[in-house]
Amino acid sequence: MRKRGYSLAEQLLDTLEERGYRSTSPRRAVANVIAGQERHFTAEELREKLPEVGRATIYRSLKILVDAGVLCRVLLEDGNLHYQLSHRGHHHHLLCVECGASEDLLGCDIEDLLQSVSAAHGFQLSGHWLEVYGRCQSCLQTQVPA
Amino acid sequence: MRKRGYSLAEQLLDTLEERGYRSTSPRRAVANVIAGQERHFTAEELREKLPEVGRATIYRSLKILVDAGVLCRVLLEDGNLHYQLSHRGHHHHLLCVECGASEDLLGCDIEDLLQSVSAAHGFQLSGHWLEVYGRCQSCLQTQVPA
DNA sequence: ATATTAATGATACCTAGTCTCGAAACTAAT
DNA sequence: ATTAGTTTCGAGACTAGGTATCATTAATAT
Ligand SMILES: [Mn+2]
Ligand SMILES: [Mn+2]
Ligand SMILES: [Zn+2]
Ligand SMILES: [Zn+2]
Repeated sequence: MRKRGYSLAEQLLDTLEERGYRSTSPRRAVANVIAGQERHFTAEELREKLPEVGRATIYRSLKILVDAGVLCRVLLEDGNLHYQLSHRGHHHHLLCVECGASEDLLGCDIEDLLQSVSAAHGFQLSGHWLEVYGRCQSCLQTQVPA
Repeated sequence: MRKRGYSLAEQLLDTLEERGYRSTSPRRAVANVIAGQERHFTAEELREKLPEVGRATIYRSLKILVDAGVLCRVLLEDGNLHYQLSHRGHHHHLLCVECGASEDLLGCDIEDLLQSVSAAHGFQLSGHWLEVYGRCQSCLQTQVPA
């Protein structure tokens, strides 16, 4: 949908360069594959699409992209770790256990609630991990047509 | 603190027998170690304390105790999976990143909030995973004495 | 062009498990 | 007590997912 000028892959590489990372051909390859990804993906899936890139490089790239905030980790209900393009900032996901769709959960008041619950226990909140599993709208519709 | 009659280890074994598992000496050994555990522990720590029990048996025992609801899994901030004695029912943990203390989070309204947030997105909630990290009361006190 | 530094990838290694399978142990029925 | 049927055991092979090492190569700065 994006015409010329500034592809998503270019954005990813720019983010790395801003952070002082060199622009190398393995990194360009990784950026291109990730930019074309519709859903969340595993390190292994990425590796299959880039057999010419070394394993260590795949994992290193994922790590720096997560650190840069452009990818986020998503823990599926089966325990498998996936990655997906991230909107900057901390957020959570609604994950469909049926079709794998993932919807971002932004600007809700979960953080506030955790803050107050922690305070009630004398805890100073420093972080949290949350994943929410369920069935998405379209899976509900196609599945319960009666 | 428990006098005679019904030790925690015995409770664990009874839970297994109720579920149709035989009472065997490896299981008794596992139950005894777990019953004496003050904090959450890893499979590996359990293994170190039970060098005579086979590795597969350790993992099998942990799995059935989790399934039975008497142990719960706790994901530490560093990604390591620990186990700890569970009060029955779904609940979450406040985990101190300083001293490792873990406090159960029961009867709060997180579930309700998740329910309504999911509904707002057209999701049918089926489950979630939540861990909360911070500093506990006593760590806060000893650390900021000024 | 040269020097400096960062990045790569082959490979070895590691952690946290799971799988297999013959042997041992438990339980129930005689 | 013996037997038969079933469960459980544990040694060891195997796996997934990831990290450490390190000699070689590539990117950038001068
Ligand atoms: Mn996201
Ligand atoms: Mn708990
Ligand atoms: Zn769906
Ligand atoms: Zn603490």
